[in-house]
Amino acid sequence: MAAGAAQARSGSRSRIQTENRALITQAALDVFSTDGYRGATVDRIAERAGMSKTNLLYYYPSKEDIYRTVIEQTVEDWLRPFAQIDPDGEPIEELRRYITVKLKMSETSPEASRLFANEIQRGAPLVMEFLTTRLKALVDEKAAVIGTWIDQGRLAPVDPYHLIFAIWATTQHYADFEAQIGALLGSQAKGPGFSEQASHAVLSILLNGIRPR
Amino acid sequence: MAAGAAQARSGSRSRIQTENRALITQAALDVFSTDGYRGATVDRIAERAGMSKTNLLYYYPSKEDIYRTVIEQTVEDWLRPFAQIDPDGEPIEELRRYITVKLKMSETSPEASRLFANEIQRGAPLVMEFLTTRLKALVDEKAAVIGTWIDQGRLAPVDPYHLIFAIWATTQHYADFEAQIGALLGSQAKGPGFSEQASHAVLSILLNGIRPR
DNA sequence: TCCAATTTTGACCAGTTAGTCAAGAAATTT
DNA sequence: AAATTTCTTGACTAACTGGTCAAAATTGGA
Repeated sequence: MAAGAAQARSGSRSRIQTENRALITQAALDVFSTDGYRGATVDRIAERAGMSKTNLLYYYPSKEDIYRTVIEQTVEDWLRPFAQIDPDGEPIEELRRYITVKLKMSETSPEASRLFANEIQRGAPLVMEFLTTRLKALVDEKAAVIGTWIDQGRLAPVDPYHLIFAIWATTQHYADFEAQIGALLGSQAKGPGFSEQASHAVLSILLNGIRPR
Repeated sequence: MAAGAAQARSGSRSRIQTENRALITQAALDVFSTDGYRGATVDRIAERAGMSKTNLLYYYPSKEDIYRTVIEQTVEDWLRPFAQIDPDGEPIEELRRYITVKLKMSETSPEASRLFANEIQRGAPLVMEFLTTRLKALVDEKAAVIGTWIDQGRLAPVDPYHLIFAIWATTQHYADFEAQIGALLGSQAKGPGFSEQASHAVLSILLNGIRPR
């Protein structure tokens, strides 16, 4: 019996399947994140994955299919630390931890951040449903948590939604605008202590603000 | 005498020239900002500008030429308010004004913001030189100003460069991630009071932080 | 009005791209 | 080792893309 194209939906994955799918998604992440969906070419992804385009299309039947896979993976990774914000934790400590994790993610996988940013900038054609359902539910939930913290006087009174946006914005900026930051800071941005420096500054600004105390 | 293609570099511009060039750059801004450089097609830009592709290419001889024009214009607009930060002004007031202007820009021309973001995310192939020369000089200058303010105790002690990044990140987020914000806030994000609400929240977070006082 | 310059267009071309197909190579099972 | 399944590839196609060209339509000044 001829197995469906690369065991499409079946759970069983051979060693080769697993390896090649990983190679492809990694390559796709690189290419999509710099060239965008339309700008990326299947040929280029295949080349970077070290195989022929035909072979790549054996594993993922279409360009959109690869993109979908990669972006879904990205979204999952992106969501996890946000979901872990603990309503029973110390507010400042919880947010400090979340900000730190997000900054770390921007440092270790800027491509994923850029891929997501790109998708949103295009009007989120693929993840719009995710945004309005799962993400919205989660954001509403966490915004309520932040609201409670504010009511308890454990956090300054700011709109919880905009606070979430501010955290996302500042942390992802280091991935999405990496080229600009590198150009403006020169060698400093590549040095070893940079991420600690950035982390310290971002935390200081978001937690304490810039008004002198 | 046959005039060079659409008076290429000559200063003289007929009424038709002026009108059509404006139509083209506006259309190009829309298309480039959503589809990216490679994803955008000359045909699509022409269609949106309401003319044939051939005619568009009469005014701008190549796709790259249009892109260059649009992005240079964008960069100029983007730089102006930053350059206006006054070393002799009241620090908090100066930064408040700058943040407010940038938020307004995100609201009135989100396409320009997305176009620039897109260019940077691609590794800034076209504006890299601008970043490392003119922009770097200006940022160094303003960072020094902020440093002085901090030394005078008129601003909390934060790294000036990262402060600038934080301001850029938070303000542009409202343009670049418009789709996400709309999806998460629903009707609220389209309402009339929204930009004031966003502005208030961003200013509150950046100026005062989220730690309760 | 008449004429030259400007503006606009359809037909066309060469290069690129996503995806197909049939056949060969490699791995796995029997 | 033979048979079968899985994996890989080169050759190909149809659609699309950036750009050219020559000719037609329009504009504006004399």
